[in-house]
Amino acid sequence: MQGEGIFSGLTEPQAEAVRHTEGALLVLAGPGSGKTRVITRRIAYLVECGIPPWQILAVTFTNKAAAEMRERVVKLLGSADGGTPQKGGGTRGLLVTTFHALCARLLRKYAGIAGVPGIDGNFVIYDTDDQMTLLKRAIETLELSTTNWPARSVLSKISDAKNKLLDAQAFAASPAGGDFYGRTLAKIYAEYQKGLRAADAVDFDDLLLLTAKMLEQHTEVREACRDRWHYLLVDEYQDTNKAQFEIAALLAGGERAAGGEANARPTNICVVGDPDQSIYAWRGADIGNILDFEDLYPGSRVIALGENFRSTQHIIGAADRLIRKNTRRKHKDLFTSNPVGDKVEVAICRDEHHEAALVVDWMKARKQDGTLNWKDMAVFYRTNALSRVIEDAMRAEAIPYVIARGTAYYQREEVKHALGYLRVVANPLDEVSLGRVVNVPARGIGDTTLGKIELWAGENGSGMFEALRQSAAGRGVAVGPKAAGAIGKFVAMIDVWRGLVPEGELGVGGVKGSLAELVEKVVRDSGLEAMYKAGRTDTDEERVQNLAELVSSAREFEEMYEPGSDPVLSKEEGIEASRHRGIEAVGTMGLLRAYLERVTLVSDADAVDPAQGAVTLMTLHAAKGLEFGAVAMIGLEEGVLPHSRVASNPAELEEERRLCFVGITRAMRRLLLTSSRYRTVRGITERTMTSRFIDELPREHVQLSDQSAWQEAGWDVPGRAEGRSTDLRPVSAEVKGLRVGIRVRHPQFGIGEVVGVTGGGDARAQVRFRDIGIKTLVLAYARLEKLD
DNA sequence: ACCGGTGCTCTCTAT
DNA sequence: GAGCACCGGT
Repeated sequence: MQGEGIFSGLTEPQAEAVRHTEGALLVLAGPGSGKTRVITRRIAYLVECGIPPWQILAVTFTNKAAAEMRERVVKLLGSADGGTPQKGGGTRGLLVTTFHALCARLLRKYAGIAGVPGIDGNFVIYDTDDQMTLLKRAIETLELSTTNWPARSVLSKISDAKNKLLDAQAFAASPAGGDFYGRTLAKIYAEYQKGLRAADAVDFDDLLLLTAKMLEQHTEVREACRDRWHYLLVDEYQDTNKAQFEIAALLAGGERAAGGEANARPTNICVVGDPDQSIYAWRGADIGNILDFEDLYPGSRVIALGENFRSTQHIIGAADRLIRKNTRRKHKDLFTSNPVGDKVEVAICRDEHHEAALVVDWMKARKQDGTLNWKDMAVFYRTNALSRVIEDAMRAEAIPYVIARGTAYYQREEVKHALGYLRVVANPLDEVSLGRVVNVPARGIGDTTLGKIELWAGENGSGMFEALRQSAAGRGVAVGPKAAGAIGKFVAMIDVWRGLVPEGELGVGGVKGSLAELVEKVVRDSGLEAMYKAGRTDTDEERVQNLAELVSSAREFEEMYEPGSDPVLSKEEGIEASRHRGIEAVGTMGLLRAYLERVTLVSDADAVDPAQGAVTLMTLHAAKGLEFGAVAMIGLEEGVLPHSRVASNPAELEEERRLCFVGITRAMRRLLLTSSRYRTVRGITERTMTSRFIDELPREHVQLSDQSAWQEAGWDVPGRAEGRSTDLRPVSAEVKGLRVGIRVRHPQFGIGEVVGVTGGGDARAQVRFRDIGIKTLVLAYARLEKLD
């Protein structure tokens, strides 16, 4: 009886992967091959075999993937529990979480014991904005120019280093830190780290780097982890970077070919992934991790899941041919026994507006088929900037849509301010947050005053908050009486809030709603709410709404914060961790910290909720792991996909191709690829070239849309299309009084003189501008204003 | 101290 | 086309 449900409906390779529980296992899971099914069944199987769930750790990249996996395992084991529907079913202690949340948890639990330099268990996590602020400060401290050392690119260099497990010292000693540029970078890196530690903060990359180092250097922590988790599963393994690779390897223990001591127990590591879907090399992911898995774990088993259960034959055929162009991969045949289906449609559009209209029409047609609902459709694009025109078109046609940008809400100004206050409450050392909120709304603590206090703080080796407190009390640096009063009020306000959340009191089961109450109090007493209420614009009103929403989100978090439900810190774990710190239970402060952590670690992909009955708009990166009945991919142009920044680099070009592959393979039944002849980027309209990826698609699986504005030889076009295309060509602006010698104004290029005109289908004018010389402009797009 | 305007830069993907 | 730094007025 046991196990019957677990293996039902599985193909032989799938069942084999489920059954293989001991030793290292690599599952090469092509798109739509039932990967999640295999993973969840495998976990359920382990439990049914008698492995205690708390010995199993599954790691993913997004909260959503983790939540889905957990849910499906609970469902599987819930019924297998034999009618004892006790809370959590047979999954008590099972940990399914993301890399970042796992690291945060391990660091909070062990950083104190392991003596990880500079941080304790209460650290805050800095997001990209916070990183930039801190980094700019570091660059200024070193008296370097932010023009020569743009924070954006310096940050990416530091991030690269961290992902390769190079801390500031190691970076300085590495070849990259050798020349002048490298030495300066190393100095900035070190200064930046100093800032992070002073603020008791870690950035996203630190979470991974510090955890890897901690596991590597502290035997007792490593052993504690190995004692706890005997079965490790890593999803999307092709996207792991060096730090994540090390963490997985250190947790797995056992015998590895490179760099690890033998462990008493076998290496029960199971990694699942697909090299063809590796799309995160730019943030350090190393496709070699999956390609070389077998070498690193001798005796490992490899199971390839190539059969696709998601898409039609035409879609799979197109995807398979495209990805074969790549050289750095592990070949596996993609095949499906699904119906042939419709051919992949390609549409060449005039411009992005035509493209958007075409996509909207196409989706309306799918809806009218009666087979697909809005929620079954999605639009993918390479860059977020491309979503705008689509959004406008959707709004104009009243089609419900959602953008998968989970982080957008938390990046709004008002929300960032409110969270800034909360972070100062949780951690007064957090100087980035302190700096953000100290004078918002304006309360008379201006730059001059802050400058003085900062100087004093530096000289006296005190933190900013402490310096403010001293100043208000008349013991710090002298400031004007007005400023001193304002500072005093600010410090007192924070102190009151902190007093509301005494460490270690008010447990989860204690005062209900205390976190939400705190958030509400902060929003109100800080004056944030009043500030936006005083505004008259729609934006201000929206901001008040958003602040109210933040209170609700805190309440929601608080209510769902039940034992085992939180991947970051379950109740048992919280108590366990508290014991190390000598605290009885997770207080409201702990709850606040968990909430702030949660809020920082949300991902865009987490926001995808098909229940909403709306078309989903998202980047190709966010689309991985999802599927839709109908998919439209826009902007298949050279410079967009593949992106212009990778044009010359073969390895990066392959990644762009994989990105295209990921997009195509999300589609179950219908797929539309569009390319635009003209596209306006940063206000400049330019002629484009159709993406090479379209040319690489096999003609037998592809047809040109009859809505296409341009037709090309060699394309299979369905009937009735002849002549249609010309109707859609741009309406000529005529040579509307434009002739050589006339002066015109262009919104970007300024004033220029017409030096040539071409009439016909797409009337153009050559205009000489003072600064940039002669430009050929298509009159239908150029918005030229006649001056004479 | 604060606020609004201008002019400049730099454009991807994201936990 | 947006976000940021700088500047000048209130």
